[in-house]
Amino acid sequence: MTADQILKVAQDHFARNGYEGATLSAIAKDVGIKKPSLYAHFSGKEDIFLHVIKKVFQRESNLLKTYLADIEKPMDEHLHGLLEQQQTKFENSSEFTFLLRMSYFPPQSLLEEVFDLIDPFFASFEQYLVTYFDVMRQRNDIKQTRPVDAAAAFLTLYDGLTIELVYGVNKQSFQRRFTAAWPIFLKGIMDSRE
Amino acid sequence: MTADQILKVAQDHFARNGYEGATLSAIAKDVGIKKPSLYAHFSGKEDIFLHVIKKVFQRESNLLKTYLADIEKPMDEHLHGLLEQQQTKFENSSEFTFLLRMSYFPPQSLLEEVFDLIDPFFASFEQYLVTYFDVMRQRNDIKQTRPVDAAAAFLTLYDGLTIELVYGVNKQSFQRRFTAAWPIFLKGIMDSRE
DNA sequence: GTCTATACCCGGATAGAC
DNA sequence: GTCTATCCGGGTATAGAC
Repeated sequence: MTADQILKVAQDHFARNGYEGATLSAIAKDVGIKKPSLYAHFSGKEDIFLHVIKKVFQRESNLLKTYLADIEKPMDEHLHGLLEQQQTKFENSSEFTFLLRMSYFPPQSLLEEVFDLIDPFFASFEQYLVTYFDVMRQRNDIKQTRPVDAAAAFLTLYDGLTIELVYGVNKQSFQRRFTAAWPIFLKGIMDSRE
Repeated sequence: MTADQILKVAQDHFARNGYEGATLSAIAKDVGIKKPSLYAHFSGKEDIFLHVIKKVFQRESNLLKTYLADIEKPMDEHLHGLLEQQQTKFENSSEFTFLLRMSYFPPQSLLEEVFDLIDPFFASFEQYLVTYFDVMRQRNDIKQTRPVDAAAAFLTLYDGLTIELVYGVNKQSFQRRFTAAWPIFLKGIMDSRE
């Protein structure tokens, strides 16, 4: 189907050149059609973009859900792994690069729409985390910290590290922050009382 | 001087409409000249934007420097205040809103250039923090955590909270994360050992 | 219903007269 | 330094062939 082909090619262009940098002419050319033909399948550039980013968010949300459903591994290791894999994915998956780039540098003409996607995404993420920390608390891996607070704090750490991934000049900058912040977070979560 | 007037008007337009949303015609009109006359003062839209953002970063950097030079107040209170004022500034200062908006959603055509401004900004910020934590350690407000790690962790918290400010759906979302993450950070920084 | 051709609009940029 | 006139290139819209 041509529509799928368009989305695939478009995702690639958006990932490499950003929203504004991607031109409909170039996308059409790669698909093997002319620019106006795109309008037979989508109502315009925004429409194409929103279709692409929607799918990508959906896939990422599922990945997180699956990851956090695993409660076998020790909490420390498991959460550490979640943050660590951010870097791996950032370096190896162009889809993930696209996701981050469009999350943190969304096209300004589509701020509202992108927010409407990000909002439920993080809401689910937080929900998975609360559920996860609930189990961890029952298991006594955390004691005093409430699951909702642990989740909120973890998300803050997650955001802070991820933004460094996108902004960081070199790969070491993420590692430096991760190495510094992780033990502090862990220590804080294990016995902070309010 | 006309050039200064242009920058002033432009900052306003960028803050309200974003980079792409701001048009040279509108800026020129507000200044009281015609569009091509702008080119007598600046080489183009990018040039205008970069002049504006440069000044804004410079001012913000100075504010941070001054704030962190004060070592009289208790560390806890002082750092808490630094994070807290992010929200206040975000709500009340259009210049700060501009700063955050352009830091976290920079024009995609200018990613490189904006990065080149942000990089030294955060480098200085980190340096002020290291110096600050050095004093705090001598004063025994922190014990085991190395100043460089405390600084990196604080910056991660700072970023994680700030991004929530920009993205957060409502004002409560920042407060929720702040309330959850702050005691965890504080506890972690006060007695984490490596 | 999918494509091509073509025209329109608008924003950034440039040339050249004054 | 400011203007008028003009160019260029991107997204958008429509007419019409097949």
